[in-house]
Amino acid sequence: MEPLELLECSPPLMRQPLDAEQAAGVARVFKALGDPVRLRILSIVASRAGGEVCVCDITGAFELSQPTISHHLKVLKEVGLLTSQRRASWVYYRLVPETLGELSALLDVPVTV
Amino acid sequence: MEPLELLECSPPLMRQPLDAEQAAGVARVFKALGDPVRLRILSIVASRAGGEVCVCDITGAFELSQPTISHHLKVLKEVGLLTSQRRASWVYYRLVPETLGELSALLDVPVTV
DNA sequence: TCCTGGCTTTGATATGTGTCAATATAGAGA
DNA sequence: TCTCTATATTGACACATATCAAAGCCAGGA
Repeated sequence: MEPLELLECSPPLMRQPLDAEQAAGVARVFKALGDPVRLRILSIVASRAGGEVCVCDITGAFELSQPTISHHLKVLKEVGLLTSQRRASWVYYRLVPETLGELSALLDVPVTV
Repeated sequence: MEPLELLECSPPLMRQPLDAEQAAGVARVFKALGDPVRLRILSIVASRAGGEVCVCDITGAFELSQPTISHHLKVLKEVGLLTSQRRASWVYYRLVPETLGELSALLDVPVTV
């Protein structure tokens, strides 16, 4: 599964209707965000000072099995929201702010139409 | 199902980890966005000049049954992304820009950490 | 080389969801 | 009242997914 090709130059939703292909790409990422556990994982990584969290830090924050957390991390990684890096015995996860930024821009609709 | 209580004053993801309740509320909306058909419906409504679309306009844009479109509209309405209004025989849907704005703010993470 | 700890993958299962056909409802007009 | 058109709801089904237990993999240390 490829690391995701979002919209080249994120046109906000208002510009013009998304075609099927664009919608499919964006929907993958939103679907990944559509789970409470994954949202919390993402916010844990995002709010961590160093920008980096090891899996054990995340596992400790939930009452879920470690394989379940691993599964969610994989989903977030596959859609390009996180990256991972192994150092010694530990695996560290980081945000991909560009992906979040594109989604944010996509949803950035002026309140006063 | 209530029309959604998003975060009172949307703290971006970076500020601090979301608690379980916050995450559940936000995840509902992202889950609604996590379907290609719903994303396209939303972009059709958003990009329409008058800001208003009747169901027949949407149905015509897809090769899906009318009940399926109706189902997706209901989902988008339940999470507070759309509102509807009946006039004569037709039902018109509109964006709720505030909801989109909150999500956008939530994902608005600075690219340079 | 063998253990041990950290993480991932696999397999199984229960629950959720996107879709359609059929049916229901609501309003307009005859 | 009856009919017709536009939309919503219901029921059923195939497929996706969140979760766990068990097994596998990888790196360090003894």
